[in-house]
Amino acid sequence: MTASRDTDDAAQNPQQTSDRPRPLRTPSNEHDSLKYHLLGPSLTKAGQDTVDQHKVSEVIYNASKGSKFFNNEEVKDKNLTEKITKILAKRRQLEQLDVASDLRRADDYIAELELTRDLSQAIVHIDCDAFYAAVEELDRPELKDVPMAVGKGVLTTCNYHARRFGCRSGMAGFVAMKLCPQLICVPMNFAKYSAKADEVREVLALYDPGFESASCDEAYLNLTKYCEDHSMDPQEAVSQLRAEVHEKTKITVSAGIAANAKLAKICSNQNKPNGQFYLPSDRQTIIDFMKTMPTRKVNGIGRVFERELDAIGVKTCGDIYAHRAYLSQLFGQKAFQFLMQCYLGLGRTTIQRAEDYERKSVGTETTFKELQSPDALRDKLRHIAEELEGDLKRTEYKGRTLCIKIKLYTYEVHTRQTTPPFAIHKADDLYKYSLPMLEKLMKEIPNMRLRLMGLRVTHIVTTKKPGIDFFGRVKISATATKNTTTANGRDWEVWPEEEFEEAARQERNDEMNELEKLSQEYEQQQQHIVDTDGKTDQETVAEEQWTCPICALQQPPNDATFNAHIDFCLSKQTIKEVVKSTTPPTLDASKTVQKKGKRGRPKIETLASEQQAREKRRAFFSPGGA
DNA sequence: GCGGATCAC
DNA sequence: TATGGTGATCCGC
Repeated sequence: MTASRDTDDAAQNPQQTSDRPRPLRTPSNEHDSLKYHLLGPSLTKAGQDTVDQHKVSEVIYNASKGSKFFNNEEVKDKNLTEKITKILAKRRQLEQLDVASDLRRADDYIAELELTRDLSQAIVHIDCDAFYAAVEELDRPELKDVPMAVGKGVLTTCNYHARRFGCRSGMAGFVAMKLCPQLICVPMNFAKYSAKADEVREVLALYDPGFESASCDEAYLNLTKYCEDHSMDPQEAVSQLRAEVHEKTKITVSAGIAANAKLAKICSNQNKPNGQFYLPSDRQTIIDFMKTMPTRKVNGIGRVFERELDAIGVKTCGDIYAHRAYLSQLFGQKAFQFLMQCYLGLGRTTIQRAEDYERKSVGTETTFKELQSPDALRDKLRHIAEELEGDLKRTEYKGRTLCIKIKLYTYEVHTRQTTPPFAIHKADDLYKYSLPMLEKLMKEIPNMRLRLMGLRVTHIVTTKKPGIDFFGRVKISATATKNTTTANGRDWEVWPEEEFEEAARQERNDEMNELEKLSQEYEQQQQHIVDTDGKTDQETVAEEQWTCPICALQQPPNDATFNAHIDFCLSKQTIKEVVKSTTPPTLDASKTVQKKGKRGRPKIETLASEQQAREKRRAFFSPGGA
């Protein structure tokens, strides 16, 4: 029972070349894994090379020991250790069985993936170096030469001087001060960073107008066209881009140039700060590059998954191959697919403009000094509801589902959700429908003491003015006239291809939007509640004949019986059926806009040839399938 | 669909 | 003394 994990073990077993998985190891030492976990989520970030991680780990451990936060981390670590024990037991069991068919499936999948490999694009990932800290240093040059961090309580980022002491983003301020007593912490000023980010983006747009903002300080570009137009090497182009960014904004950026977004992201980290790394778009070069790449360097593999993979002997992306027969069973199909793409160095080559991104939720949460009294908790909830109302107003959304999140003083997190009868956005409604959830939680958890509370709406619909509404009434808006669409004329086929997706998306949005409105009006009329917004619709209704999409009855839209008629028809047909029946027939599922997470865990991507093979694989991986 | 967990920044 | 906020995805049930 002496086996430890992480770096120690690597020294003992430096080579793992066998095609068979290495022998199982005894469960890791809890103490070590916890210490490693406490090092934080940004361990692999640049600037830590010269740091004595063991020493840093000790400082963090001792600073944290005994705190509620620490205790919770300990619990989580213990749970993970248990989970890993189960994973190892499951693999031991799988090893007793015949893995030939699993192996063949994995190899088939690899062959299939290989067909999707696209080496024709020059994808670039741009990452601003210690962005917030760099912006602060521009304002206060004296901070340039001393350890400095942005953020109070928890560091959001820190400069490279601070990193040499072991300070990192996500680290508690007081822990950072233990590591580096002379650390200067400056408060966040998001407006400032945002303005500077716009300056940077202005330059990026010169190189690829369709570039993708991955976050405030990160972007993906496709430089293929730029290089063609200017007869330039991707490396030259990126050198020039970085120089231009620095010249115009005084911000240094690092860049990765590769065949796809996943590789480019890894590459941008190679020569940080203020450097660039080019990975030639050659299959063997890519495979070799990934072979020695620690799993943790891949976007999407964090502390937990890293440890799970480590437990079965996978430290680098190259190690994945030897374990391919087990991965699906041990971690699920999605993880299997993701890992195989890591091994092969595959990733998306499509870059999506930020404007094309559709958000899926809007929420707000806040940490506070421990609260316990029901009255105080209700007050807090009310306050958060008002905050969320403001956010929803700004973003122009309403939500069909409302989620409440609480964090106990022990750092234990719970969430509850409910679906109000209509999409909501007003503080009164947000409060009204979240309060019962809070009350229920207070019942379930006696003497509930909280340190955080949050609200979030999902299944959102825009409240932006639509061009044409659900019932075909023309509304006055900028977009209504743009495409010369008539009230009942939907000439989808003749639309230019590039407008199709946007139009389809807008159409669905409009329908959902109007549906929400109708649904809400319907609910409120049922409850005899006066809706002051109700008039707006009628005021903007066009003065022309209207045809009911449900029963085809024709009548003037402003007729007094109009709303009554809608109610009547709706009462005969459920909302869902209405949506179905009014979806444009030309909407092909394969043409729908690919949705992509912006921040957050990267979605496991489905590559091109998978589209055709999807059905096949579904049977393939289904329980007892094949 | 719900709740927990993980991940990125 | 003391460990964030926003948004997304995946899994098991």
